[in-house]
Amino acid sequence: MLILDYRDRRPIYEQLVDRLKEGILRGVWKEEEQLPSVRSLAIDLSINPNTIQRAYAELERQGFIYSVRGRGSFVAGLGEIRQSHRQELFKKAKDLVEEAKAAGVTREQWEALLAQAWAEEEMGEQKGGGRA
Amino acid sequence: MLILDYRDRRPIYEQLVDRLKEGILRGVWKEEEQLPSVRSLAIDLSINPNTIQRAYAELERQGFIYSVRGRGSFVAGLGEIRQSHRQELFKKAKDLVEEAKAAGVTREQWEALLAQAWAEEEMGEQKGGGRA
Amino acid sequence: MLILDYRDRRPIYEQLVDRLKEGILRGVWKEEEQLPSVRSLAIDLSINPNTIQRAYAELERQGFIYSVRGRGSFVAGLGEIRQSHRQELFKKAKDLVEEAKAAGVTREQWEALLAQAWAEEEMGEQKGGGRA
Amino acid sequence: MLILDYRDRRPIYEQLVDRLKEGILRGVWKEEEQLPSVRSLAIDLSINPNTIQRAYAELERQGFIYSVRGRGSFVAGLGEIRQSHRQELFKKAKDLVEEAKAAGVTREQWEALLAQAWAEEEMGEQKGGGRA
DNA sequence: GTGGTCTAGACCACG
DNA sequence: GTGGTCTAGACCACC
Repeated sequence: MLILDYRDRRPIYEQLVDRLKEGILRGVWKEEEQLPSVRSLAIDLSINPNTIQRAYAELERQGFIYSVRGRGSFVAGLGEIRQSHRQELFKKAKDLVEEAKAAGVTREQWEALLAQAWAEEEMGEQKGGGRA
Repeated sequence: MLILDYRDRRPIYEQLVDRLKEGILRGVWKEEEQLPSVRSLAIDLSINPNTIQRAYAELERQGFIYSVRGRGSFVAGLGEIRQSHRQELFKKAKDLVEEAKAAGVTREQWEALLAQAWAEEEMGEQKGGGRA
Repeated sequence: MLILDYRDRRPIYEQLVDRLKEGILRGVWKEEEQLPSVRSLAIDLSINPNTIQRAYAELERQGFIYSVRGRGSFVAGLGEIRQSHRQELFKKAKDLVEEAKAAGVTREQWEALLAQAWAEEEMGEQKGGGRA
Repeated sequence: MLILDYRDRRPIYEQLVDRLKEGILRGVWKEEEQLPSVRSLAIDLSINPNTIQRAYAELERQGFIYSVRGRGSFVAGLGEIRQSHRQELFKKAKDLVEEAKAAGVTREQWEALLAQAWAEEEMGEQKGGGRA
């Protein structure tokens, strides 16, 4: 399920965080469900357990999961997760709007741009499926 | 004018590139105007000339400025700059759309989000004027 | 394998970029193969690691290689490389045509010139094999 | 007649050399004709006389002109100039052929490429005239 | 170990 | 004076 791209410039643990967040938001792992253990996942992906550990720690910091010593890691409450993630997206959107305005983009141009971006994403999905 | 954030994880030269791009797009430096010299800016910001050099080199590569050995660095033609910058914005918008979709955001929710982002930006501008 | 010419006016990092591109296009390094590390190559060529770093960064920008922090630098997909390189060649050819025209060379003379250049290259190859 | 491009990355004196060579090869200055003096040309182009001096010195080194102390600079014999320039072009063409072969370009592809380059140059001339 | 960033200080080419 | 390159050596993040 979890695919890593070694050609991606971002560190492995960060890719892992993103994939797991995506999975949780999409419901691949349900609320309160136990995630694979650090060791087993490390073997599965044949990467260093430290890297998994780091990803889990980051997810816990962001409130997506919680870990219980000696028992494992579990998906946190989906309601709160969703909400906090929307806020994150919203912040990014605002940053982008800010940048666009600074560049002199009008509201009309901006909406046209986004409509096109959404449409192209749609097509990309039909072609390739997931991301590169 | 140029403020650097040393607590920011991003490299200094990258922050510098962004600030200068922003300034150019906002018209702080006019077309064909000479930018501060590598050395003087280095002293001004009390950072190494190499770091400025790197930022200027990147800006030149992206077509925002051009540098002439022995004469200085100058702002390039704004028309071309604007166009290439639009493409960059478009790419960022697509990435954000991708992330939103991965998080299960519907098209309606997405548009509501963006409309709100644009509106809040509008208000922020009326209140505070510029930004840091 | 990699020979640098210190009497050449071009910067070392640029020579390095060219040699490495040539090597990749000739298949000296295969697709996805790991290149020598920044540090080891620096020692090998007895030049500063920064200079290697710069060459690798440029190669990455041009899509010939990709580098992963903590893992190393690797040759990118040859298909894409070949295509972008063709475009580069085309640009150079156009520049040469422009120069020839400025010098009053006619189309017939130009084609004769090129035919001869190709033929001589052919012979050089049969004689000497590779090049420096 | 002599137009300099301050946005060009190449040094002024080098641009000057190229423009003068082009002019001589095109017959703008005839064989044995006297070129403008260093001082007058410097004033004309409002650049440093040193720069003109340097360009003339380079042209003399390449055999395009000869200078007589106290009298001025004169265009050399066109026959020899033309021949040496063809050889220079030929060398560049060979280098390009070499690079193309290294990249796996076949003779057919090569000829198609050059035909296209010539054609595009033709069109460019009709549109814009000189160079950027 | 790997790549990436930064500093300090030097030298060069150009005008 | 300007930008551009290179070296030496340091520190960081990542694995």
